[in-house]
Amino acid sequence: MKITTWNVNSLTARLQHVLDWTAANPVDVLCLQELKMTDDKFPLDVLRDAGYGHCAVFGQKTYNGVAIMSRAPVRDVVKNITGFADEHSRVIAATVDSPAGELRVVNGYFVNGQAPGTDKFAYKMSWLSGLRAYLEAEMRQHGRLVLLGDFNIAPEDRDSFDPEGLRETIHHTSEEREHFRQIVGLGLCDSFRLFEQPEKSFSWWDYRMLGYPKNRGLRIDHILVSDAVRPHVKSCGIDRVPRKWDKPSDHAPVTVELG
DNA sequence: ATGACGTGTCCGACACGA
Repeated sequence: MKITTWNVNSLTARLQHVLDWTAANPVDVLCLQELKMTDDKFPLDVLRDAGYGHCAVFGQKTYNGVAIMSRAPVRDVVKNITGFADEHSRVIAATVDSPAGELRVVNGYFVNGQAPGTDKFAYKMSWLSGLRAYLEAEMRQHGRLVLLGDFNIAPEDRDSFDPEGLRETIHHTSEEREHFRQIVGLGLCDSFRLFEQPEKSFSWWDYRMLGYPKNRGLRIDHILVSDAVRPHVKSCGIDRVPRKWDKPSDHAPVTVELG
C-alpha cells in the first residue's frame, strides 16, 4: 500500500499534473495541500474516474485547503485541529484500511511563519502546540497513525541546501526544529530517514533564481509513522519527476510504502 | 536587493508563499 503527500500549489492549476502523476503512480492514498479552492470546486467526478472514489475535502478560497484522496473508503473524517480554533483549512484526518490494519491518516498544511519575530511566526508556534496536543489524543485513540504533509520545517541541517547561510531563518529556526522533535517524541518517526537516501534530498525548490536546476531546495514535506506502523514501512522516497514538468508545483510528491 | 516566480483575486496591484 502506498500513501503520498503532495503540496500542489492550487489544484485548479495542477489538476492535470495530479491526473498524469497518479496514472503513472497509482498510489492508494494521495494527500494534497494548498488546494486553494472551496469544497464545491473540488473535482470529485474527475478524480473518481481516475480511481479515487473516496475523497475527504477541507477547502478554502484562495489559500490553504487540504484533501485525502483514496481508492478505498475512508471513515471518521475530522477537519482542523480539535481544540484549536483556526481560521484556516490546514488539517484533515481520516481512517483507512492498511496491511497493518486500521490506519489513521492525518494530513496537514503547516503554517509557513514568514520570519521569526512576526505575528505569523507566533501563529506558527501556537499552531504547532495545538497540533501536538491534538496528536497526543489521536495517538491514544489510534495506535497506527501516519502524520504527513507540508510541515514547513527543515528538521535538520542536511534537509537544507544552505544550512549555514539560512541558520535561524524561517524553516530552520531552533523553535521550529524543537516542535518537530516534540512531535516525533510522541512516538513517531521520519519514514524518509529509515532508509539510505541521496545527499541533498529535497522536496521543495524556489521558483525563483533557478532553484530547481541548481538544487537549491529544502526537505519540508514529511511522512511520520507511529511506532506500530514503523515495522511495516517498506520504502519512502521523493519523486522529482513532476517538478521538471511544465508549470510545476514548487513541491515534489513524497511517498511511503507499507507492507 | 523588503528582489526574483507563481497563483488567486479582481483588473493593476497586491497578498502570500518558503
